[in-house]
Amino acid sequence: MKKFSDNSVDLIFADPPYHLQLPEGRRLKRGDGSEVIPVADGWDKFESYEEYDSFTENWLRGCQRVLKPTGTIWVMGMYHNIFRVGKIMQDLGLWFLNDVIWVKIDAMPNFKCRRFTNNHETLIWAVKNKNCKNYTFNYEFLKMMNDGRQMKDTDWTFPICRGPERLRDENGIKSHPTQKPLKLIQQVLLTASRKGDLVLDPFMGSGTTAVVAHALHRNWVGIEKEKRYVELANMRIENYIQTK
Amino acid sequence: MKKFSDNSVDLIFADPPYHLQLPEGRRLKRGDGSEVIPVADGWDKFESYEEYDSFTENWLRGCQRVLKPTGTIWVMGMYHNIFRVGKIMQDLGLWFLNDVIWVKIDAMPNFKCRRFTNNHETLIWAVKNKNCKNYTFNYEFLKMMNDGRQMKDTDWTFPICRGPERLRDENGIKSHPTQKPLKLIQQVLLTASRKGDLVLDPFMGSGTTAVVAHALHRNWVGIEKEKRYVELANMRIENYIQTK
DNA sequence: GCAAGGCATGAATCTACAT
DNA sequence: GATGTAGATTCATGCCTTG
Repeated sequence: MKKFSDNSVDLIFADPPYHLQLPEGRRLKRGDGSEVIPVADGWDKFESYEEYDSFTENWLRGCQRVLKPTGTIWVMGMYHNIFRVGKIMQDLGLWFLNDVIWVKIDAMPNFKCRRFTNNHETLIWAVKNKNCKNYTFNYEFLKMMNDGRQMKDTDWTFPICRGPERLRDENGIKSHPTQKPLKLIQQVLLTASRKGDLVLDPFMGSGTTAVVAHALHRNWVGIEKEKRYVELANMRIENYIQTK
Repeated sequence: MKKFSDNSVDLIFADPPYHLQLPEGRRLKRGDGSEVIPVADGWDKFESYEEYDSFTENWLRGCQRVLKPTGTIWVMGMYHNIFRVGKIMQDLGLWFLNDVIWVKIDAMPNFKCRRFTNNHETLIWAVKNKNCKNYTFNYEFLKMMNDGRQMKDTDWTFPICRGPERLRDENGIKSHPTQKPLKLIQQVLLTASRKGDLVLDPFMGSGTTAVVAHALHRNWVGIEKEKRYVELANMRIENYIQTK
C-alpha cells in the first residue's frame, strides 16, 4: 500500500464514528408506534473511552502528517465524542481556528422530553500547528455571500440530509445511517480550498465529499473501511459524473 | 474550613478560566488606533495543557462529589478550553445531557479577517453519573416560554454583558473582564432548578449567579479566589437587595 | 424635544515583515 | 526562532454630542 506523502493535502474533512453508546436492545418509539432506527453499526462500537481515544489519536496523527502547512482540517462531531476528539487534537498540536456550529433546521425532536432537542453538530476547524498562518480561507467570497458581512461561527444553517438527496436501497431503507448534506460539505470546501486542491476524507462513507469535490473541481481521495460503502460511493460518483 | 457535604447541591454553574494563551506583548488594534483589552489576568494563566487539565480535574471532582443525584452541573467555555473540560468530565463519569450553544448577537468581530467571528460559547449540561435519571428539568415551562415548542440546544440567544448591567469602576473600566449576562444565568436556573434549591458557583467572579439566584428565590453559595472580586460581588448583591 | 451622527467597546489562541 | 514595529481592518450596540 502506497503511503501518503507528508504535507501533501490541502483540506481534510473528517466525520469519524461518534461512539454513541446506545444501550443494546432498547428501542425508541415515536408517538405513532413507529421505531427510530439508531446508528448501531459495528463501526461505531468501541469497548471503552480509552479504545475510542486510541483510535482517534491514530487517525488524527496520520491526518496531521499529510496535511500541508497551508491546509486545514475539519472534524465533525456531537457531544458524545467531539470533546474527546478536540482534546486529542490539541494534544497533537493541531491549532484551532474556530469551532463552527452547524445548526439543523429539521432535526428529530426529543421524544422523551427530558433534554433539549439536539439541533446542532460541531465542526472543529484547525491548522497543522500553531505557526501556520498562511492557510487558505476565502474570506472575501464568504463575506460577499453573507450580505457583505463577515461570516460568523454560528452562521451555518442547513437542513439535514433528506429527500431525494438521501440515498436509499430498493426497500426505501437509508443506505448509510449518517449521510451528510451536500451543502454542508460544499460550505467547507468553499471556505477553505481552491480549484485544483487535494481534498482528503478519511471516513468517506457514502461519498458526499467526493461528489462535492468533483463538482467544485477539487481533486480528492477518500478512505473507507466498509466495502459496501465503498461500492455505494463509487456508484454515486459514477452516477453524478454521467448525469451532470 | 467547613467541608461541603456529599450530594448536597441541586445545581452547579461553573464558568472556569478559559486558558486563552494570547501571545505576550502583542497588541490587537482597531482601525481607529484604539486597543482591544484582552483577558490577561493571572488567573487565566497556566504553564501548559497538563497544568490546566490537572486544575480542571480537581475542581470538577469536587463538584461531582457535592452534586445531588437529582442535580445537574453546567460548565461554560469556548474552543480554547471546552474540549479539554468536556473530555475530563466524561472521564470522571459525569453524563452529558446536552451541549447548549449560547449564540451572542453582538460579539466582537474578527479584525484580521482570518477566521470566522467568535459568536458563541458552549455550555455542557450533565448529571452526576450515567444512572441519574430523575434530575430537575422544567420541560413544560420552557416549552411554554418557547411559543409552545420544545426548546432546542441552539435556542439560547442573548446579548453579551454590556450597557448599565456591566459593572465599571469610577474610570469607566470594566470591573471584571468576563462578566456574564444576567439573562444567560437566569435561563440556566429556570431550566434546571426549583424555588428553594441550593445553587453553587465555584467561580463566582462578579456575582451574577448570586444575584440571579436571589431574584429567583434559590439559595446559593459562591466560591471566588480573588479578594477584589469577592468584594465586588458582595457590594453588587447588597445593592441589589436594597434597591429591589 | 427629537433625530442624526460620532464614538467607544466586547473571553482574541486574529498579520506581515524586517532584524 | 524570537521580537519589534508598521500597517490594514471590523460589527452590533448604546451612550453622548450635535444640529
